[in-house]
Amino acid sequence: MKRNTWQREAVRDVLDSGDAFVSAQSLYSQLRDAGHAIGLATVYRALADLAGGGEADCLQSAEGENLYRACATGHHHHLICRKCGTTVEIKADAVETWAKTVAAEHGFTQAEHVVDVFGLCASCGSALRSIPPRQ
Amino acid sequence: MKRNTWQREAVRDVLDSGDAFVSAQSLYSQLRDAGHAIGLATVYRALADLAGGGEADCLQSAEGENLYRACATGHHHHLICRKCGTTVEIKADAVETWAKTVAAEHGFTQAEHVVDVFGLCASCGSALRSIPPRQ
DNA sequence: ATACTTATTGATAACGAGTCTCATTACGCT
DNA sequence: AGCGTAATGAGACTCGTTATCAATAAGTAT
Repeated sequence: MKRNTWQREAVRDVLDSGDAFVSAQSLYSQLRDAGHAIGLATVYRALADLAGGGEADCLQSAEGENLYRACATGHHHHLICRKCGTTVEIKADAVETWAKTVAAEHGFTQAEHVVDVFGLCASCGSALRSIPPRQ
Repeated sequence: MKRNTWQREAVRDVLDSGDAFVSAQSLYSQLRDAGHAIGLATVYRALADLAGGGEADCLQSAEGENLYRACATGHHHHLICRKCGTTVEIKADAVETWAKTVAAEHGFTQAEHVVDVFGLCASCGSALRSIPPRQ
């Protein structure tokens, strides 16, 4: 039987309180700093449960860290600020059908897809107006 | 000054000889098994160089491992078999413009995007015909 | 061909994210 | 309140990757 503990609630609360992707480690630090004596393993377990239950989205940062974010709605994609992590959910039916089509054209079945757009959000972008884009 | 060593060549050769994404670790094993006394660190360095120089593509597996694959052409995406790793390169101008548009609509600048499609290739798919799809 | 400079190598230590273990705790039911 | 057991948490552990640094060898000059 699934039980409700204050630890799970705490993790859920942190996720719900922000619209940016957070790593398990940083979420753990936040809770610790806030005075909650939660364990790291518990944070990982809670996040995995939330992601598995569809209450959170999970994506990998460029550094290979798993990042989580609250989300109740169905399948969608993300537009993520690579500076502050702020995220906008995107519905893109065109991309869904494109992915399915392109897979079928090459004989692939059971297609899933990873589609995320990274950039600088309006505020982070304007803060860097004088600095030339990297690369 | 950049120097040419047999180690770098060996790594490049392995990449060029296959059309599937490979991990640094497995590439290292392959070379070792083939009798080349190469060091693991060197493999990582060579792969990072190739990826940085545009000679290889890099993506992260679901387990967080970095996978590499030879590629000379410009920007493109991948259709990857999640069983055998076989990969097809995809050009998708529609997705490029979509990503740029969606970013602009939300005030995002310097947009990059991650677009990959995973599935089962024709041969892996037919091998599993009797087994129901997972999930 | 020989000497020399320094980029590259490689064994190994270090690091970091994430998982596993297992004794302890505490949720939810009766 | 009492009980069964899911959940917790400290720490050991795994594993991919990076850093260290002395030894090696590629490319150039002599």
